[in-house]
Amino acid sequence: MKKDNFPLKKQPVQKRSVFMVDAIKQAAIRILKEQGLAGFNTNSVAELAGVSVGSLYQYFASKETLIAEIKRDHFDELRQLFKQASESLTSEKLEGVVVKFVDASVDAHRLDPELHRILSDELGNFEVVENDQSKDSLKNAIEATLYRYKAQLRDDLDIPSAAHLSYYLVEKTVHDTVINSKSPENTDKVIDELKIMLTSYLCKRGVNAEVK
Amino acid sequence: MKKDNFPLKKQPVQKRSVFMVDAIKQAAIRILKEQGLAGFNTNSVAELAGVSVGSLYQYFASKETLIAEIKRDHFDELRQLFKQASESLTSEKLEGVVVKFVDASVDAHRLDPELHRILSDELGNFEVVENDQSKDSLKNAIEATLYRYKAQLRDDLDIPSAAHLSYYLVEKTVHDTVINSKSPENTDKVIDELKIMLTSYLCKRGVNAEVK
Amino acid sequence: MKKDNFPLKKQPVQKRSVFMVDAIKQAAIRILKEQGLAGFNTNSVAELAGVSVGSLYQYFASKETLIAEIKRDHFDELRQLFKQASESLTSEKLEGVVVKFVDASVDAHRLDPELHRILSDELGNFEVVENDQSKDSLKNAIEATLYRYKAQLRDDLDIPSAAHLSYYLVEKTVHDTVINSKSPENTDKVIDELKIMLTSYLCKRGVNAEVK
Amino acid sequence: MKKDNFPLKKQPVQKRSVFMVDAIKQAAIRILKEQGLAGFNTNSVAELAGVSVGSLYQYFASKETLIAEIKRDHFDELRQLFKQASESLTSEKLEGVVVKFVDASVDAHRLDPELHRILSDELGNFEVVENDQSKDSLKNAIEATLYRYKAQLRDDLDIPSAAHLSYYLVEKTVHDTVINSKSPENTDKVIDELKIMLTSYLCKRGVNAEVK
DNA sequence: AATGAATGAGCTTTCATTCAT
DNA sequence: TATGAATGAAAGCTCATTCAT
Repeated sequence: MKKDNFPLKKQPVQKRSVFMVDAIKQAAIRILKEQGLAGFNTNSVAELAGVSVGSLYQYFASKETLIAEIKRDHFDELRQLFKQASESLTSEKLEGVVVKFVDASVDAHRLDPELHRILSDELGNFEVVENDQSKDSLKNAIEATLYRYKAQLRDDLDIPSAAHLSYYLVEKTVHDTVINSKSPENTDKVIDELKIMLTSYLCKRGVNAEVK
Repeated sequence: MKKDNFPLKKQPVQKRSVFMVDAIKQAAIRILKEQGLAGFNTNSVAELAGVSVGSLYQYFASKETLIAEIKRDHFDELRQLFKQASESLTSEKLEGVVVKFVDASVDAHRLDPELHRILSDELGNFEVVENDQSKDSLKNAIEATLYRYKAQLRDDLDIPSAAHLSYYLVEKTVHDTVINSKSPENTDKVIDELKIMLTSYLCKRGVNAEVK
Repeated sequence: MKKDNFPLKKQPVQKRSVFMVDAIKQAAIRILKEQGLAGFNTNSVAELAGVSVGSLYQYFASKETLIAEIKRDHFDELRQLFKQASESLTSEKLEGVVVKFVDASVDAHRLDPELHRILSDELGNFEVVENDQSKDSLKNAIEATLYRYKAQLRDDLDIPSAAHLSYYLVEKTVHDTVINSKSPENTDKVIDELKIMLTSYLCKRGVNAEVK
Repeated sequence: MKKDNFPLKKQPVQKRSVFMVDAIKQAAIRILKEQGLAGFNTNSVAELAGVSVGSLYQYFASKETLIAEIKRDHFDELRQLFKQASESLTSEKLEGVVVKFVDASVDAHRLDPELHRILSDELGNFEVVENDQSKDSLKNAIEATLYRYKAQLRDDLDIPSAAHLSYYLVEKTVHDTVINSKSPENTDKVIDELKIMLTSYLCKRGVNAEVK
């Protein structure tokens, strides 16, 4: 649906340039968050960044490239968080795994909820070419983890479907809960319920009680 | 986040007008689905509708108003489906209720998946003033239903949180599953798992087996 | 080297439109003549035409299309002049034919010398798709005419080469002479010499004397 | 029609500078030939020359100055060729003179036909201030030569007009023939005819046969 | 009421030129 | 002097909206 986007037109080697690229990205993010895709245009971005349009185009081949960069950056951060959560998994009980994954998801969505909203929804099918393992890799990671903890799973569980479902359940519920959250306590409550739901769905016995 | 949108500039009272308004909406929907928000502009809509731009502006105060109308219409339809599902609930078992709700959601998302995708994602925070029962009303209906079937629920269940969670679980999972569905069978499988998940989360005992 | 150019985006049916298209073309021609291709831009053209840019684009798909239109119009006029000269040829002597062709060329280049200069030189390889018989057809017409008057030609004349050469001789000499002419008398003198040159080159005997 | 262009902002006295100026000119010529005036911009030129834009502006006051330099250089070369041809004229017959001049013209146009095309056509009225002997000097040289060979000329020949005409005839015909030449043989044929034409126009008797 | 030609602000992008390093 | 990052005016084109017919 969308086209080209090579990472960067020109690598910013000098400090001044690094600073500029960053200023441009920050401005772009701010406009995206405050005005949505509709209010996003290269002139405003450059102005807000305190930079000339020309400079913007020195580092970003097009408006699309700039957006793609931002999207990639954001999802790279998310992926990072999950990777860390994943690596910190010791041979514990499945319940603990669930908790860690959900918490990682919450943390990820709290990085910048409004930006995340725009990037996943408004720009949901704006394709970023690159190393786009993000979504799939996460789903795959979940599937792999489920296989690893197979012994603790309900016997009749169809693991691929369960992975798919768990992924959407967590991703979407956390996403909307964090974004539309009215109060932090409320969010916490829903997140806790989410953990219970997942656990009761996946685990052999209703060992839900210990989750919290 | 967005501005004006009074329901209708002028109520189309004459038959011909009703026809025009409809033609415009149909054309708008088609363009939205085929070209996304990016390809959507009042001139094309009018042309596709076989109507002059002037006429479009006779019935829709602005581009935004037209989109708002479409969004409202679509979500009204969805709500309608749920209302029917809700009303057809007889004093059955909770499992049956869950199945009915999920199926209603699937039906709703199958009304026009691509349109739904654009309206909920691309135009996700495009606000429609509306008699806003839609989202909340659905969540409220779920909550009310849960209270009605309290006896069959897990004792320690926090009903408001459960309603919220159930709503997001169903809405988002079904949405993404229907929209990104690769094969119908696959979709069915995931939907079945969804029912099991919900049931195992809500119900006193793991009576999941009977769900299908 | 250049791309698309469909005649007109939209046929100007109403009088107002015809007027507009014409005003735009006139303005475009004036700018082309006064500022050359370098100073030619759609905003200026529209402004000079007393019309909005939008209107310009309503009738001309692009800057290029507008230029192509003008080029086509101009060369159509030229072709017309030659056609008339061609048709007025009675079975006279070759000298008379030469005179008529050269005069037609002079008239053609006098239609709008500066415009002609820009269209043939600066925009020389800006390709106009359409019925581009202009150049070739003229050369072919000359060749055909030479065959018709073969009896009066020098015996050893290679007609295709002679046609090619005559074409360039007349076209280029007249072109430059008219455009760079310092005084009308001077131009006339050169044109007369040109007729003599052509005649003495083509004709069996040096009957050049009668040319004037 | 165009503005400023002082010969050189600064005389490149040091060896390295001479080298730079040359590199820039070569790059400019290459771009002009490969991409035409449209693709010509100082940034690309500098890059292709392996030099910074800043340096380009150290030696050329503006884009126009650079083009002017190139144009002057090219026409200086042409003039040189003619000067040599002119000087090599011994007291021969007029026919030989004609042949030498035409051949010199052909050689001149073959120096760099594509560059020549752009400089004379696309940049035809791009004015170079120059010590302008170029065009006129050539025409004057022809006129002088004709006076020198007056005895062999047709009695009724108006020498100034004949010089003017001969100049255009040769210049334009050769130019177009060399540039649009489809095959070398074809070009040679036309060039031969050109010599015949000129000779039969200028000389007392139709001694065309000996030309080749 | 309906039409659709006309408008022009606004957006993306380019490129000649400058100037801090 | 050389560099090349930065500038910003300017150009091509679109499209929401108006208004004369």
